[in-house]
Amino acid sequence: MRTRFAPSPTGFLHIGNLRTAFFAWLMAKKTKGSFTVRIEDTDRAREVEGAVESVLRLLHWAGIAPDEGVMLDDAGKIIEKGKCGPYIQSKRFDLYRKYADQLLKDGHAYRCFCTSERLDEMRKKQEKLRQAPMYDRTCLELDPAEVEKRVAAGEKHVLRLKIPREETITYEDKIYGPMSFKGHTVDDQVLLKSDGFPTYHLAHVVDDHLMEMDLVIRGEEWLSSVPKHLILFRAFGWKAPEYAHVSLLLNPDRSKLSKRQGDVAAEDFIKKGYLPEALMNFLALLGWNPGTEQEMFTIPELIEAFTLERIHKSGAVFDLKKLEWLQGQWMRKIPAKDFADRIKPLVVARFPDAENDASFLQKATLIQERITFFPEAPDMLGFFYDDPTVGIDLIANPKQKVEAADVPKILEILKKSLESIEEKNWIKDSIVAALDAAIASSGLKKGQLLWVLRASLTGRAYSPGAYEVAEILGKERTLERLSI
RNA sequence: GGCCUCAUCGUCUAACGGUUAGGACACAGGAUUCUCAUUCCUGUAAUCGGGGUUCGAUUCCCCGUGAGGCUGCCA
Repeated sequence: MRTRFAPSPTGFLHIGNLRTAFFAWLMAKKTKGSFTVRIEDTDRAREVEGAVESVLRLLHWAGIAPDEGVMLDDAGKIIEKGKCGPYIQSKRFDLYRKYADQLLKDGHAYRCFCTSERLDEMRKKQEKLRQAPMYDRTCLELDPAEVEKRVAAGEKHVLRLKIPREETITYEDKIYGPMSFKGHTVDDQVLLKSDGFPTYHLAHVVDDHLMEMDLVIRGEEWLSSVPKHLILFRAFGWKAPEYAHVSLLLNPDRSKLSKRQGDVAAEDFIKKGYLPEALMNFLALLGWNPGTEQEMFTIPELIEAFTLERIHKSGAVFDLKKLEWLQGQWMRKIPAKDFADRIKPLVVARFPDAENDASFLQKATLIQERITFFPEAPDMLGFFYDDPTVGIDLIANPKQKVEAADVPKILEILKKSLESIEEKNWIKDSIVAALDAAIASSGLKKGQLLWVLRASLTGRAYSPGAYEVAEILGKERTLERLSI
């Protein structure tokens, strides 16, 4: 199956569009087909510099790079690949003109000379009369000879689609099911703007036909435009693709997901440190479910399980809490070595000593299940590299039954006990054994002793365990930190 | 206003006429534990309202209500 994603380069990639692209990609992969990216840059006024590259980089990051169309090569340069090019609409200008002429010739479209001012007035009047604002077909009544004359004189005009108003257009959406629209409620859409560029509607029909798309997956906002597209396909004598309209993502107040209420740019999630595995897993589960109770999915598992039939019709609220949970789950799944490699540069940036640290992997492992995002790592590991400042208010902790007055005594017991371990035997097992003995002979509670140990070694209210930290710190540094 | 669409715990969702309405996140409590986190157990919590159809409706139909989309020479 051939599917596509067709962003317009007007800014950042909306997270909802990433999800739509993902669904299209999944369908292509599931059917061993191909996923095409086409750039819809027919609105020159809204174009944003660098937007194409950033969208493409995101797709690559997300693991859903295109097979065909506009993509990034190994060097990160924008290229086009495939037999149906060009894949950038501004380069297809002549093509749209050609097909528009055909429509005009066959009587499916007509020229319209109305100015925006007249159209505005017309709409205002219609609104006042509580009518649906629609083009009143003034220019459809024009005498052909007059049309010719005005065209020859170079008068600005657009091309409009002539909707058969008496007809009812029906089709079956892959997600919404049977749909039907009455012709008289559909407006005579502008196909070609006065600058000669096509509107989305013409471009979509021409491109998706020429690019041989089997399935068009796009946002729900296009649902009411389907009749226009179907009429166009028929006017050209082409077979329309199947359509699957995907519901929108929502803010917590159920309005359309917007910038005002949080992050909507896919880029923001990368910046925050989300794993592509977590984000894509989460996105897949918004509005879609596998029909089983599985919550975590790898991309290959998603390809296997995904079906359009199980996509929800209603919009889904974007719930960050669940995304975070998924993020934590995926963080813990990373192989220890990879995890260490990922956080190392971040830790080194704050603590240069980490660069040649032989026990870095061991340290990293201790925090893997304690952090949700990579950037938390330096904080969690800082005490290994810089001696912590430890206050008595941290060590004395009522919950652990440690009184300030007892602290010197407990520190003495700890020191004495740990000093007895030979340097070469400084491993966790010996530390546990020595401390167990100290607990038994001192009559202190395990918590009293270990809280003081851990707090002294780390300077933190929470951290990896006392035994592990002591082991990695080594005998000498452990005793040093107990001596303050 | 018109057209189209949608509606199960706070959130994401399962149940395609018969279930004590299930799971996950979040929340609360507990267990493990030297802290935090992880892990495990338990709990609170939902079928928008009203009519039908049916022996029986979350499920099918109608009417409301609420929400969303479209209504641009934007996509």
